[in-house]
Amino acid sequence: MPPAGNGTAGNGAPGKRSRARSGGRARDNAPAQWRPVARVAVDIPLAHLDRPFDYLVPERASAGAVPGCRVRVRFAGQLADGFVLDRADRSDHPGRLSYLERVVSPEPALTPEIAGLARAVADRYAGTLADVLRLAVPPRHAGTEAKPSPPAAAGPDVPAAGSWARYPAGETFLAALAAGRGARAAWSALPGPEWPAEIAVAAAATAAAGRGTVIVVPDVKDLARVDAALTAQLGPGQHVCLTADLGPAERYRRWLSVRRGSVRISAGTRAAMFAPVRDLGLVVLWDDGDDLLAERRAPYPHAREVLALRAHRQGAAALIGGFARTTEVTQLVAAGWARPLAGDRGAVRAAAPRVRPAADAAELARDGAALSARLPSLALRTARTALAHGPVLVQVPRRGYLAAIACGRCRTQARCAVCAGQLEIAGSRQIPQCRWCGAVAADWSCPRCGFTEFRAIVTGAARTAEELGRAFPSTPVRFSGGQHVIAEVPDDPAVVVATPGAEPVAAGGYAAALLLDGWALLGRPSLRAGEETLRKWLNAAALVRPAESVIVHADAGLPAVQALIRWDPAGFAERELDEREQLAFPPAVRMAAVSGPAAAVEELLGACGLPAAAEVLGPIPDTEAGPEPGSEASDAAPAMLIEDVSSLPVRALIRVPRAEGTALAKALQSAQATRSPRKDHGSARVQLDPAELI
DNA sequence: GCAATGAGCGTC
DNA sequence: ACGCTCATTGCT
Repeated sequence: MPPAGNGTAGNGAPGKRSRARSGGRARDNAPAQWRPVARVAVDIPLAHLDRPFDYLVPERASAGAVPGCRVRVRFAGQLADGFVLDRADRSDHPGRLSYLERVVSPEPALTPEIAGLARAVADRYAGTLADVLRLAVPPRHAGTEAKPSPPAAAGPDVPAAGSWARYPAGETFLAALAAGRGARAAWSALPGPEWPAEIAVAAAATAAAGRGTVIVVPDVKDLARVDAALTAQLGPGQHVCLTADLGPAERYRRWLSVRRGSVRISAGTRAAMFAPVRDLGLVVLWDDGDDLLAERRAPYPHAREVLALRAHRQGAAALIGGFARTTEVTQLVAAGWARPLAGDRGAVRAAAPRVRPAADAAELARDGAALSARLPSLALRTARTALAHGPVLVQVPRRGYLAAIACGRCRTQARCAVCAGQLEIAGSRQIPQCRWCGAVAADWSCPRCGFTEFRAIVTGAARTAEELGRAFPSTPVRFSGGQHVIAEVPDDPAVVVATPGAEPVAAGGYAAALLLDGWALLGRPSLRAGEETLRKWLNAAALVRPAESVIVHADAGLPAVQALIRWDPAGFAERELDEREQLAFPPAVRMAAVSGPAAAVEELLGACGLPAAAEVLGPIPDTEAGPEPGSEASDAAPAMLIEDVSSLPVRALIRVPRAEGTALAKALQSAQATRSPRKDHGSARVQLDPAELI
């Protein structure tokens, strides 16, 4: 029971000093009659200041200082932005409280759900609340805020199942949504163009239960399809699309209409994972393996993790997946958090294309040269036949994935002696190999100048497009990738060359697809190479009409190729997760990366009370962080050398069993907090569940 | 004896 | 981070 009167807020009875400092007349600064203390999340990016601070609310600002509103406060003498988290009768702070400098606006921009979520995300990723709030709440736009948002429309009727009927558990899942139950699905979408409509039906079923939906997709191309499907399912005005490329006013207008509850369905790219949808009933994440879903700003939260956290905290349903299946979602299934939602074999057979490999390890080993004549012709013959009745998709790895080679002297591009395809250095081998037929060119010499040394050049999709143009002179060749992404192509015959993720949708499906240079994708030195390659293949192959041909240019014996042929993404992911368990790699374990100058990394690791089971790998020199200094250090003075070494960028990995993940994050978070006031050795960056490990 | 310069701590 | 505090030092 707090004592009555204005002096109840800690020792915060306003002294003459604070009255004078706040600038107003003394009368203006009487503390509010009702709950005179505001708990404020101040926008200070320092780990050791990551907690609420109490301020006195002036009586005149009391009505506006609602929980969630933006305020300006004086902090350490400086003006800082903040959000009011709460109003309270009194403070535990033993010192004198300052007044709020200003209530920026009474709009409760930070909802209780998002405030709690942001705290949980910060804790999960060993980051600060301020960093997460900057990702979660868009900048204010005063003019937009002044305008009212339109009233909410009534919820729609329970929708028909539509193409969800193809999934044995589809109707059950929709019924759970319509009943407001928090069903959580690991979705293996059937190949084809139906997935946006399926998301729209799920959102409509959730809306029928009077609850809202957050939908996150990797890029604007996917978002356009979901947008169209939502409009088709629910009519206009029932949803908004949130993307980074809207102007500040439009972005804030749409975001406000979600926050104010006048729109119940929010679809968007990564940042929309924090959309403050009212009465959250469903979170949807499409293609959760796409690396665009990992936030690039501290504390680097991943949309899958944030949405799963939201669903969990709100008792909402979840629909997470795509054509591919990630090991992370497989982990959620293994943990019993989500249930698989997939078509049965018959439905898969009816929807999937026919996948054939264009290379076979045994054949390659037996006679590379003989095979070489057949291989390009299989791909080209398939394309030629298919072009008679529609467009053909050609997927080519992005520029930079392939290191093609040219003569070291005259720069003539090196070509295969057998089939004249481009030679490249694939994977870690230093022997040039043909991109088309795989023949090894051990004794290469330049056909123009006879030089026997070669140099690497970068090649990619644009060059392939040129070459295909020559192979099909009467057919239009279109290119999608990089800065020129095409969303959709018509049903007319065309060769459509695209980089992974930039494949246009064909209006009536592709007549065939060629997945080129598979070994370049599979040979990448990454833990995820197999999983990631299969995901890219499945996403391209899913655009092909049922039962039409997909030619994959990789060794048929590889598990990823087999999984594509059998259209079994979940089986592949399960085996992959088993392997990660054997090797103690994520997501079977939790990992954190600590990087920065060697001394800072050492100090952080030393200050960190790691869980007993934690295993520190490294630190090792961090190649990502920048070029190594010159190697002529032998002349340098010893003292200089030591200085250099301690400031060299390094990276350490910390591995713990999954059950210790929370303890790991907590340990790193508090180590940052004790270290952050001093920065004598520079600062170390902490990243939990880093996207790239190797 | 105390003013100028610097590490350390708290920030409501 | 920033500013305020106290300590140390150097000089009147």
